[in-house]
Order: sequence, then C-alpha cells, then structure tokens
Amino acid sequence: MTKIKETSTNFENKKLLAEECLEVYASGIIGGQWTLAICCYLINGKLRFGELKKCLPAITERMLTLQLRKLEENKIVTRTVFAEVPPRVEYELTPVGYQLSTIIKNLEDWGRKHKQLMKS
Amino acid sequence: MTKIKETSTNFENKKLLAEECLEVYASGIIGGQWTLAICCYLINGKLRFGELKKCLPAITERMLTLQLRKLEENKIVTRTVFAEVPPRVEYELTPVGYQLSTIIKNLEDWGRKHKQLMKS
DNA sequence: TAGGATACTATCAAAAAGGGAAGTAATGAC
DNA sequence: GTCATTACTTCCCTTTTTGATAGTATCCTA
Repeated sequence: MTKIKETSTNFENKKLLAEECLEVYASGIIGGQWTLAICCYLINGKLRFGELKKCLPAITERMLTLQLRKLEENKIVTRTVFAEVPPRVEYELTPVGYQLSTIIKNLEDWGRKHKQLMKS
Repeated sequence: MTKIKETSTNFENKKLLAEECLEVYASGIIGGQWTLAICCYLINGKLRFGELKKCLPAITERMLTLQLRKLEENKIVTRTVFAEVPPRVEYELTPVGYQLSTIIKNLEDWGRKHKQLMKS
C-alpha cells in the first residue's frame, strides 16, 4: 500500500479490468486485507483510531492508517479531527460506506456456506 | 500468486481475520486480481481454457492457470479434461460458484453507485 | 521536568502477487 | 519429417503489499 507505478503492466491491467467490469472495480476498492474488517466494525457506528486498533489487535498502526486513508480517499469513511490534546480522530462510514452492508451480509452468507463445503 | 510462507506474520494475520470474519474469508477467496472476472464469464456457462483467454486478452497463460487452479482448489470451478489431441479442458462453475452471482450483482450495483459518486 | 496519552509518519526490509518469455507433450495434417 | 494446435509448466524478474521498529507533536499530570 504505497505509491503505484502508472507505467507497469499490472497497473494497466487493473485499470482496464476495473473499467469494463464493475464488480472488479468494486472488489478493488474493498479488497484490501483489512478493509472489510474495518468497515465491519464501523457499521455499528463511528470509532476512534485507537478503538479500531483495539478491534483489530494484529494490525499495525501503519496499516491501519494506510487503510483508513484509502477508505477516506474513496469516500467510504469520513475523518473528523478534534483539536484536542491528546488528539482525537473519529472515523465514520459515509452513505456509500453504509451501503456496503448488503455486500458484507452476502459475503458472510456465502462464506459460511463455502466454509462448510470445504470441510466436508 | 506463488507459494505462501506459513511462518510469516502476514499469513497469520490472514488466517486470524478469515477465521473470525466470514466476509473477510470470502473476500480472500474471490479477491484475486482476475478471479471475479473469470467467474463473470463462467456464469454464462462452461468455457475452455482458450476461450477464457480470449475473454481476458490481457491475462497471461501463467496467471490464468494459477487463478483457475486456485478456483478449483476452492471448489468454485470444476476442471474437465478430455483425452484428445490437441487437449481440450473445460471449466465450469460448481453450485457454490454459481451462488456467487448474487454477490457479483451486488458488487456491480454498488460499484456503479460508487463510481458515479467519485465522478461528482 | 520527566512521563503519558493519542494519532500519526518515516524508513527499511520481507513477503506476496503479478508479468514475460520460452519450453513441453501428443498427435494429426501436410 | 516438419508444423500447427492446445493447455499448460518453468524460470526469472519487477511491482505491490505488508510488517517491524522507531520516531514526532502537543499538552496535561505528577
């Protein structure tokens, strides 16, 4: 999750696919390793940076920051900074962010079925 | 898409997340760069290796093979080899594979909305 | 005046994903 | 006997993502 190289074949491929295939586009946006997990927690209401970190004990601060920035860029969360010391920053889903709940639910259902199937 | 290192922190994190979060589990399975695109084409019926390749002009044979193998491992597609020369191999979605259609549709709808939003 | 709280940022390294090009096996057509 | 066809496999390299660790700023408290 750093800068992307706009000359790589990989970049081109991603762009092309996302252009002609809305589901690929969507999965590119919510497909980061922690993205969905973060959204899951935010769906129950806004959370501070530190609270999210507690929800995801294994995430590093760097990763959490990167993912939140990406979500913010993609207008899926809003970031509100309170001018206090120590600082307080709250993250909340936007309307499009909340609209992910259907997808999340479907993924959950499908995931359950699939997991069951793989066990047998 | 090569071997994964079962000792890496990354591997551990993925495992943990997938265990406690079915939507993360699901997105890990269908989240490859070409996975959803492949499923999209297969949803209309079985296709041969070469036909898939034509559907995705930019994919390399290597990648297509890897993705299909992963899909097969995850019981999302079946692979049927016909003992002919030149060889013929057909790929078809399994029932769970077909059940992805809901998710694909959701992603498509959400993607459309999101894309619209980002333009404004 | 040293330490704590919070939300980061910076730097370096490792792992994972993806790409390019060439090679393989079997057989029928020419 | 050479070529074409098909579905791969191999090897090596680049790009992208993720992890580990160590800072930074500000003010309040003890």
